[in-house]
Amino acid sequence: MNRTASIKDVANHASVAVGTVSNVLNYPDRVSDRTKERVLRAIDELGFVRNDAARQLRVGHSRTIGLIVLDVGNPFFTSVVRAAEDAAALQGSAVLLGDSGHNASREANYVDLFQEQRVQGLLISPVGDITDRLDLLRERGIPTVLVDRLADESRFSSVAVDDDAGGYLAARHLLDTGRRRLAFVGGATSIRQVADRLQGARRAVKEEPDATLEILTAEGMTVLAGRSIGNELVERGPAELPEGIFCANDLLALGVMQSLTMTHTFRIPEDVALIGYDDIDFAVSAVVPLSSIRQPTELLGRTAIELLSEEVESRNPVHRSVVFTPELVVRQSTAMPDAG
Amino acid sequence: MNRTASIKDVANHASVAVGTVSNVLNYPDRVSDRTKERVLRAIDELGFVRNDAARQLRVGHSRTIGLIVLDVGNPFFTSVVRAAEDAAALQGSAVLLGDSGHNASREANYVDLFQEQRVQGLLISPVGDITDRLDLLRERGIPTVLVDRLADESRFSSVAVDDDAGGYLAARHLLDTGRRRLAFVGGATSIRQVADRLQGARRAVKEEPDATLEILTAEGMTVLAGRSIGNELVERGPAELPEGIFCANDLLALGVMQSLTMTHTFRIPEDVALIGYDDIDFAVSAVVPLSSIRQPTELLGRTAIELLSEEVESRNPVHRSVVFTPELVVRQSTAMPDAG
DNA sequence: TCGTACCAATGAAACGATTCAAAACTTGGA
DNA sequence: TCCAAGTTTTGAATCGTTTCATTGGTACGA
Repeated sequence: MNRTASIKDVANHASVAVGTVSNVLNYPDRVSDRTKERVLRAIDELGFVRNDAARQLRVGHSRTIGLIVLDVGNPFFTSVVRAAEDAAALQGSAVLLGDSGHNASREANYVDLFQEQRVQGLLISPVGDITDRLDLLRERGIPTVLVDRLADESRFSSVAVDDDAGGYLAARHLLDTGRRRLAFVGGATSIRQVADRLQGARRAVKEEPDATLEILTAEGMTVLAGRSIGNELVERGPAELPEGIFCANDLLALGVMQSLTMTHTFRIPEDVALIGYDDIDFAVSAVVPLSSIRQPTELLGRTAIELLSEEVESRNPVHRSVVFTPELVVRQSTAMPDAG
Repeated sequence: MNRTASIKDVANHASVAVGTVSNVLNYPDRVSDRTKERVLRAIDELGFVRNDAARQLRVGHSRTIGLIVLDVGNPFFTSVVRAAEDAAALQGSAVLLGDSGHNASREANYVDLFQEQRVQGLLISPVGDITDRLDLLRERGIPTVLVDRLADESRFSSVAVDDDAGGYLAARHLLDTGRRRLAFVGGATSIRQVADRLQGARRAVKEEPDATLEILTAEGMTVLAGRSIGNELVERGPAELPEGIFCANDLLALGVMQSLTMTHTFRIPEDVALIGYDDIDFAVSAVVPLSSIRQPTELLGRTAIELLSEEVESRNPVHRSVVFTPELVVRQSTAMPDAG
């Protein structure tokens, strides 16, 4: 066999018209059982596979959805991607994945590519401000939903997680378990997530008159940065040590934990409680299992697809912004110190 | 503007023939500067974006490559994917990514999808044995390259990493740094990778008459599994403790490290040397930075694309199997014990 | 026997690009 | 001025679907 079989070949082979073959594929009810069977056999014998390009050309749009994330290596996005793929599959669409790697020009390339492909819609976690570009896209019939970024509802739908609420949750938990002198460990507050989580933590601390919050700024959001903050803490006397530490992500928290446990000067959670953010896989298998704030990534991905479908289906769409509240995951690192 | 502009609209707007617009897009040299400029302006003014489905229908194949991996969450695959995307972009192709999640039916769905899309070729890390299916694909003009799996060269090209060599490298390194009583910690040997790495380690140990290799089987390949193996080791007396431990992956090694450092009975690397496999991000930031075996994932992805291109271009392709040798990454966890 | 519904099957037109033989220009030399 | 050779431009044909107005059949009641 040389060329791949077309619908016309199938029609000949089954002695029916091409329209009939198309009906078997798309509207099986319109076709009598006898001919349906014949057509299906022909399809099987010729190994026919529908040419999606031709289909798409005719119907005007594809069955794919473009998804551009900042970093596929980041477990947060990996999880969002997977949920989006599953949700899309349920409604018969496939997801084209693009990784911008925090790079605006890679991002632009993917937007171009997806536009050439005439994707049904676009899910994007934008690098910079490309909302103008996205407005243009929508005018040309490609709606967009922003992921992990709040949007002006007059322009776009979006899904995001409430980092302020997450920060509040973490600090409130430390307070609820009896800690009063708290510390926040984060990277630069120019990172929106860091600023929001800190703001939430502050809000919780303000609720307790006798509670304090010290702010420690790490160089980056890595294990190593956390470790060096941890080392600084160890060098203080026990009286100076905070009773509860909230780190802006789990990597920082794991670094702090390494310092504290390695030196064996302080015990977690008896002397210091420690809580992170993101609930990465490693949190549960840390030396002292790490309490953390879990972001509802599956929900994020699923909802993003839903919002996009709404926009695809209605032609004068109402944009919606959905904000999810993260969830507290309590583990040993913040266990209540034994009474007495 | 209602409908998205077609090449015909551009032609009208610039007062040229459709063929000329197409030439501007695909063979700019054939067009005079004056008309080229006019056409480009028209494209700009109308916001024209080429419809890839129409192009593809006409030329008969797409500019995309399908890539199906076992698990996008796994850093090994994430890295391969990224390298493949970059390599594909360089040659003007885009990668469609599918995540089979070790599930044969999801895998089959993606194969179907990619076949409908008429991808140029397929890169796949197969779940089960679908080589028969892939033979069919090739007959229909879609060549396949297997990733991370050796293939019968008479049927497919493939890229893989030599796990036996990696195991040898790890064990040899422990021997070279003076350790003699070695232990291998792995999951079930039914996992090919575990079996191969063990085999390589055995090969190295046989080279030293006075060296021994003890085999410890963990329940899974996780941090927790490693920790419980570590706890068993700690309970032994110091005389029974191996001098060097090779874990079949970094997660196991990190677990073992937790047990050993937590109890403070033994020191790494002075009392026990420890080496893992995969060189995940966490290896470098472990309490004691972990030596490991790094797999050349970027090379794997890039080469997979190259082999695929070869198959796409030549019509009676010679299949090639490329096997890469992994690389030893030495860190503190296997440092030479201070002389004396 | 005819007319009316209803259901199935037909096949030409359309989607938007690329291709390529043919037509229309240029240019330069005689 | 004309011709030849080279360069640009043209536009009809084509790719493989889906769509839909039309045709062909069948069943039933009058």
